[in-house]
Amino acid sequence: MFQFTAVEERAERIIESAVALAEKGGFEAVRLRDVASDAGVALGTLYRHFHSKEDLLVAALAAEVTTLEDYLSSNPARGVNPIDRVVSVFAVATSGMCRRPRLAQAILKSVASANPNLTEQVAAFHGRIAALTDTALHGPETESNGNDHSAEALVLQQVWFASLVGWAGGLHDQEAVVSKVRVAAGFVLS
Amino acid sequence: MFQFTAVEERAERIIESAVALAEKGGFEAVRLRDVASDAGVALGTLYRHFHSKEDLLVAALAAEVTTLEDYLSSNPARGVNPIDRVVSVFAVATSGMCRRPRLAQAILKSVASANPNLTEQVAAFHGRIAALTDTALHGPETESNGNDHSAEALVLQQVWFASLVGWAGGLHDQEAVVSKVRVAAGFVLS
DNA sequence: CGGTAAATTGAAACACGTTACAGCCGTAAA
DNA sequence: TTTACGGCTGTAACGTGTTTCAATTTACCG
Repeated sequence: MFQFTAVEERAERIIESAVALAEKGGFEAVRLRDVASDAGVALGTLYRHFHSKEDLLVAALAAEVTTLEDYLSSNPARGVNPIDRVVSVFAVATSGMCRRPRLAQAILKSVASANPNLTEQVAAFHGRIAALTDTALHGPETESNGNDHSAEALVLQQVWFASLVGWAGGLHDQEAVVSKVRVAAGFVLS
Repeated sequence: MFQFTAVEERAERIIESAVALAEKGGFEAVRLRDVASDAGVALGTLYRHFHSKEDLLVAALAAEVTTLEDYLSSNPARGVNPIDRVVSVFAVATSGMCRRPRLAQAILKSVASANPNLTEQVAAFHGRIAALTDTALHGPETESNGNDHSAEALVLQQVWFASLVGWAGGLHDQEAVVSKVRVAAGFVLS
């Protein structure tokens, strides 16, 4: 019988174990032997579901984005000003990342690892963030099924991503991430 | 006697060997045992000069930025339009990276690795790029010795960096990197 | 020249991502 | 029930980043 759950229960347990380890010790603490044993799974099984450590952490990111989408769907950005709305979306997303700094560092390192095997998942991540941004800008009625996002959304997303990577590398703090997005939003939405 | 060369001759040979290996096979091909033997140096010596593989590749980036600075100093961006000037600077920088894709991938992975030991060097890199951008925008007379760069320059730099990381990950091609910077420049310099 | 401190060497060892594989188990078909 | 098959387990092995260290070389000072 087919399983119609989004991800198999086993894969989900693996992701949860990886997240728990990453929260405590970041990228290096996610030792795949530990992940497997914490999830009650053999190492070979982990590698059957995820091609690499980075693949696993990017899958964890996908789960995080889902909860972000759910939150924003229940609590859409308020405000008459598009700038306020879009900045508040990025503020929520940033706060979600910075709440668990070590997990965020591990995930960002994986996303930015330039691994060609992750292109599809990384593109999907960017697409989902751009969709959230477009919703904040133009409202949910502008349904874009594909990857046609507004130039404004793409620019803001790039600024946000680069700032997050900078934050993960210790260049600046969480507040600066949101501040940089706000500055960019001021330029883009004039 | 003190050596007043920017980097010691030994360290320079190590960087050159790492660059040669990275050009051929990217990040994974930079096996530090190979780097050391190619440079005619023991592994311990390599680790005396560079704390990690990423540290070494970020040092290679610093050398690349120096040649970019030299080029732009001899060939400053022409054009009466600030947008044209700043886009051409990023086009030159992008082309310099994309000319050796595997080296660029290795370097970008290192820069984006969120390693707290590299904060200083990564900040220096961003500062030098921002300085080049500001020179293209406002001319070389605006000498900013410190890290006070225009908000426009910082936004464009973030867009450029995020696009480069996307290019390294296979999300889009070299032309798209410059295109994204051009779009952002249109927004920022209105 | 002799002496001292720092740098270098060569090699061993460790940790962890990753791969490979032999045996087991559960399911489904016959 | 028997058979076949696909996933899971446990474990061993390999490669490479990183650390460590004793012995050696180099550079410099008196």
